[in-house]
Amino acid sequence: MNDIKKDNTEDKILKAAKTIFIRKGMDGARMQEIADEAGINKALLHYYFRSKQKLFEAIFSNLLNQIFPNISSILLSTKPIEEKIELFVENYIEMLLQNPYLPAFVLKEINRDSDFFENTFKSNRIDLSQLLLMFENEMKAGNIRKMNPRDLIANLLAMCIFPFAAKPLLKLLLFNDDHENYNRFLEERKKTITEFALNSILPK
Amino acid sequence: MNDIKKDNTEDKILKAAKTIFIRKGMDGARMQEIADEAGINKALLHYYFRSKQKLFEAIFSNLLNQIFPNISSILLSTKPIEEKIELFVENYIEMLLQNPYLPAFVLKEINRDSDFFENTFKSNRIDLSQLLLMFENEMKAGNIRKMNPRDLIANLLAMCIFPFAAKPLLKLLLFNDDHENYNRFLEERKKTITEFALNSILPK
DNA sequence: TTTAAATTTGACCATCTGGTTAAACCTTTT
DNA sequence: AAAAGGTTTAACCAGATGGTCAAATTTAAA
Repeated sequence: MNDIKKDNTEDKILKAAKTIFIRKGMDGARMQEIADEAGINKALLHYYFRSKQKLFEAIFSNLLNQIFPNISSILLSTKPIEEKIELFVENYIEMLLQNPYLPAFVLKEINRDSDFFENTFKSNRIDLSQLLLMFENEMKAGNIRKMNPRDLIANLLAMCIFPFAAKPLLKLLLFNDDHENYNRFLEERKKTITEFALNSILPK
Repeated sequence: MNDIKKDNTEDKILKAAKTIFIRKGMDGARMQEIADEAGINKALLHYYFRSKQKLFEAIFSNLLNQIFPNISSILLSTKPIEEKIELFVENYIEMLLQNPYLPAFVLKEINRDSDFFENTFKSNRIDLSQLLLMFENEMKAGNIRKMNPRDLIANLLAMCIFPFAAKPLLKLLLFNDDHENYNRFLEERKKTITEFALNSILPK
């Protein structure tokens, strides 16, 4: 009975702030713009959240917590490695298709204020050591060729995320600015990234 | 005798602006900061370049022109495909090691004002069609397996650029924030990216 | 040397923006 | 119904910032 009060101003603010912050970033977003998006007075933002910084922290921290756990769970399942990677890539690309602004936003913000990012990140206790271990075990078992597992993680993330973060550039370079074509390309990458990676890491 | 006049204020401004813009981005950079970096009065910036926008355009346009041509030239040489890819990756990573702020800066700016980016980009006439053709020919000749050459280009760029653009994140995730270790990782990727890609695309 | 033109500067302006405050309004309690 | 507490608003403020301008200074031309 606390969730569905009436219009719940706080939630309206959070939703509006998320929209605006992701689209414009911390620097580019205006408090007035967020207020307009939420359909409220600007002073109300400061009533519920003390400052722009605090409001941003709420959004950003929540976002980090939301993204990472879902991802590693797939890779830590007991399925065969081919399937784990296939499912991971499919899920990740699908999530990015639903949140196309996310990559550029996150990259922008982690580079803007590294200290702030490190703090919010560390306090959210995200940990990839299990993931590294899993890949090492797959290598020992001879299921995939030996390599630095960090390279494998970096490559998978890179191939998934980069085409979204660099969309304006790649769309122009590879598809002459054809929006439809580029989105189809992104959709197809669920398959092509998996192929590319498995071709590289599966023993011959 | 036009290049080495005296201190050449215009060059000092361009150099300072490049430094500040790449580090802070268009939004984050202050004209005063650029003036300080150049060791001149703020009004002089407006004397040489009419506005912040114009100054930024000069920097950004020049940067785009500088980056792309060097890159495709290697891939368009007549060397065998393994060597072309190896040299490309080595050169690209080396360039990024020399300009570590570049990836985050470019990604930020192409997503900030897409229209402006498209215009400056189109007027610089950068064209990848030869590159696509080259890869298609290598496939037809059976030197590499058949795939969409756009995926190959996207994957190569992604694997090279992403670890620089996402440095604060990956450094924390993969190396517990150890700067030295992460830089070694980046350096080693000259080899590991090449391996990863060739393993995937060379016929078995 | 004098004059004209180009360059450089300090002071200033208009605007934008995050944030504050006192008053108005609504909801709940007594 | 009246008091109290929580919510919302309009008006306002201080600082930052891109940009302008007239005057001063330096350089080049006559």
